[in-house]
Amino acid sequence: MTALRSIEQSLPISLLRAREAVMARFRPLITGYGLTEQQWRVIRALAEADELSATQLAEICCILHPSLTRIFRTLENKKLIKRRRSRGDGRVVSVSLTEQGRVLFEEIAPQSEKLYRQLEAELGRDEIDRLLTALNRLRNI
Amino acid sequence: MTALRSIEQSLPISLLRAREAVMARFRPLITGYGLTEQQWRVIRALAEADELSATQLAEICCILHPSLTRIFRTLENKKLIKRRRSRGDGRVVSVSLTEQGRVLFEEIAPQSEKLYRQLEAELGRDEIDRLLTALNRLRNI
DNA sequence: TATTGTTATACTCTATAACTATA
DNA sequence: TATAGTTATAGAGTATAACAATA
Repeated sequence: MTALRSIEQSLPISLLRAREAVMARFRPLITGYGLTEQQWRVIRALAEADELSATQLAEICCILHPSLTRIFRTLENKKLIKRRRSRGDGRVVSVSLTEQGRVLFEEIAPQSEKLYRQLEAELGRDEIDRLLTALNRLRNI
Repeated sequence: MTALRSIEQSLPISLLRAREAVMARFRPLITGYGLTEQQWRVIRALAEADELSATQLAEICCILHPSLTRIFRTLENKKLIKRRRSRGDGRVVSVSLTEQGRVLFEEIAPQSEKLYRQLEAELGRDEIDRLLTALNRLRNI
């Protein structure tokens, strides 16, 4: 008898539920600015790295290439990002924030950070650090 | 200056990536049986609880009501679940697995459990237990 | 009146394959 | 030939509001 473990003990489902609980706090902020979660991940990655290729963004943001292409188009229409061909390799698209995109990021970031701080206050900094370490280890299995 | 923490330190993104890494192992099994992740969560919850209302399933599986209604229809067409009105409360729909649904679950479950065991062997049972505890705590914040 | 579930609607993402351009 | 990105296409989930039936 090899019964499946209970849902409480399922890693994928526990990860999903935990993420939902956390996102319930951040989602209103993001959607309030007319952004989807995925679009915000892209903006945030670009704010941190200045310039990334589509392949790098797909890896960092956990978004498939065709979805990314559409997100690029949407964010480009909103004038939040810009695309250009890489000088070194003509196949590569180099994506970066526009000035307007940077301004939007700077407006949202401190509010997001405030929500993180509240979370830390409730769960404890150590608990969150341990969790992040475990999650990043899991990511590289 | 309240700069946003790095992506590596972002709980929502770390949760997402960790989940992706884990699901990369389980997804082929589930899709190989023509099921989506969400459909499998519903089947699995029903296998564990025998009978659940739509509201209970929405809570357990992290799926919104309108999505659930469509999933019910799909799984009903495949004759994997059955719906009936609750005797006690006529508003409530009581969902359960059909015999065929149970058979499918019993076929997938041991293969899923085998993948879990591989994960445990790589990460360590204690590490996973600690992670599950932390995730379930996070869920209830 | 409140609750349970369904329907309607619009949007977005997922996933796979095929295609274009460049290396 | 291989790689980077786009396009095409089908399918599914997300999210909100409105609705029907029941309590």
